[in-house]
Formats: sequence, structure tokens, C-alpha cells
Amino acid sequence: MAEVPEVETIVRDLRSAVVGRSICGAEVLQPEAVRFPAPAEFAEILTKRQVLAADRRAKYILLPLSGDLLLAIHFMLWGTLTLTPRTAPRPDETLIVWHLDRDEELRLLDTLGYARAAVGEPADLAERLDLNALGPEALDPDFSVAVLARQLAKRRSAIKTVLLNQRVLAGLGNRDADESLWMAGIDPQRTAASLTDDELARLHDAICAVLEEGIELRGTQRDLFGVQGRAKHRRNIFERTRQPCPRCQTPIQHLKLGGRNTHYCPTCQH
DNA sequence: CGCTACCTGGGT
DNA sequence: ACCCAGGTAGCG
Repeated sequence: MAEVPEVETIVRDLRSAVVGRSICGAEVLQPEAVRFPAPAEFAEILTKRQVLAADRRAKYILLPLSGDLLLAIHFMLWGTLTLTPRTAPRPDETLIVWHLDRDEELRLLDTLGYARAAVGEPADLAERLDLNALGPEALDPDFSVAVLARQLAKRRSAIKTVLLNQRVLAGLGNRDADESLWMAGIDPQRTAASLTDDELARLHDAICAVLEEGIELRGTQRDLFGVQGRAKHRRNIFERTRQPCPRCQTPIQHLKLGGRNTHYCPTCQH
């Protein structure tokens, strides 16, 4: 599933294999997958455009196009992109297809069908997707302990829940939030505002380490070309309920926080 | 701020 | 035959 390491892996692949190329046209197979404009207009706008860059903001993929347009793609839980020859069989879960030059297709796939795309002028698209409300990027070089401390101050919800709010900090998903809190030795149920300076420093370092390792291993999913990422089995606690904590051997515990599955070590995390 | 709906496939 | 899923919008 798609957290930041998975999205970032695809963005880097887009940079190497799609940026600079032309979109000849688009085909919308699932109308619900287009947030805006209407599917027919979406396809119309996406004819004869050049892809100028590939960026990421939180879990959005942003593709600036010629003609002062921005294409945004969000994977939600299970979405992904593939780049394949036009003749390759199209999976049932194909939501949108972009026809590229050299007889290749960029395809948005999602068995759950939640993934979404939108296109518009950059300012309008940012407004409608509320991109300006997103918090600082955890992977930005400017992300510091001070930034983390400022963003968590006065937040009285559970730290785990706060870390998942992309308006507070852009970059953590459910797995990476659990893994970061385990690495920092912080109980996910603690209120965000209660963290000490020392805990904030540990959490900052843990967040950076977890995201960097996930990206280094190219995520847990297949990349743009179908190559499996190597992070799949690199989990310390996520979905390892009742298995021994890698640090102290205490069985990992599981609970729901804000409706989300949460995994932690009751001995290491306070 | 917390809860639910969204939807299909795979796990129990 | 049930659940349940790594995300988010939209609701109260």
C-alpha cells in the first residue's frame, strides 16, 4: 500500500522515465477516479501535453505539464502507477490510462478503486486539493526538531493520531508512524503536546530514519516498471502483533487509535 | 476534533 | 461467510 516511500519511489521513476515525454491522450476507464474536471474534459485537456517535472507533496504526485497545467495523482490505500508497452494486457483494476509517445502507457491501477487524479491550473488545483494547508515535509532538509516541536505543541490528541494528520506533518502513514514511535521509544497513546525535548529529538531522528530507509529500499510495493521494492519484510512492529519486540523480546501489542491499527511494544515505548 | 463512508480482494 | 486494509473527504 501507498505511504510516502512507495509514492516517492514512483515519483523518482517518473522523473527518470516519463519527464520530458509527451502525453498523446488520456482514457478514463473509471469516471469516479477523476476528481476534476469532468472525465471528458479531463481527457480532452490531457491531449498533446509534455510532462515537465515530477514532484511529491505529502502523498500527492504532482506532474507539471506544458500549457501551465498541473496533474495531481493520489494513490489513497492501494493505488499505483505502471509504465508498460501499449500492447501489454490491461488489468481489470485500471482506472485511467495516459497514452505516451513510443507506444507506451502510464496506467493508474487500484483494486479498491479509491485512487484519484485531477488536472488544472496550478493555483486552482492547489486551492481545490487544499495543498497549501499541508504541513511541513518530513523529508525536507528544513525539517528540524524545532519544526516538529512547533507542529506538535498544543495538540492534545494521541501522538500517533497527530502524526497521521498531513496538515501537521506531511510524510507519515500508518506503518511509518508506528515504526517511528517504536524507534523513538514513545507510547503512541501519549498526547502530542506532552513530549519532552529529548523525546521530540528522538522522534525527529526516527521519522527521518524510517522514511529514508523505506525510500532507500524502494518501498514495499512494485515500482513504475513492476520491480518489487525491498522494504516489504523490513518491519520491526507493524503488523507483528504477539511477535517479540526486536529490541526487548516483549510481545508486540495492538490497539486502535483514531480508528487506525496501532502496533507498539509496551516495554520499550513510554 | 473524531467518526464514517468509500470499494474490492485476500486473509481468517 | 465474514471481516479488514498502509488514506482522505466530509460529516456532526
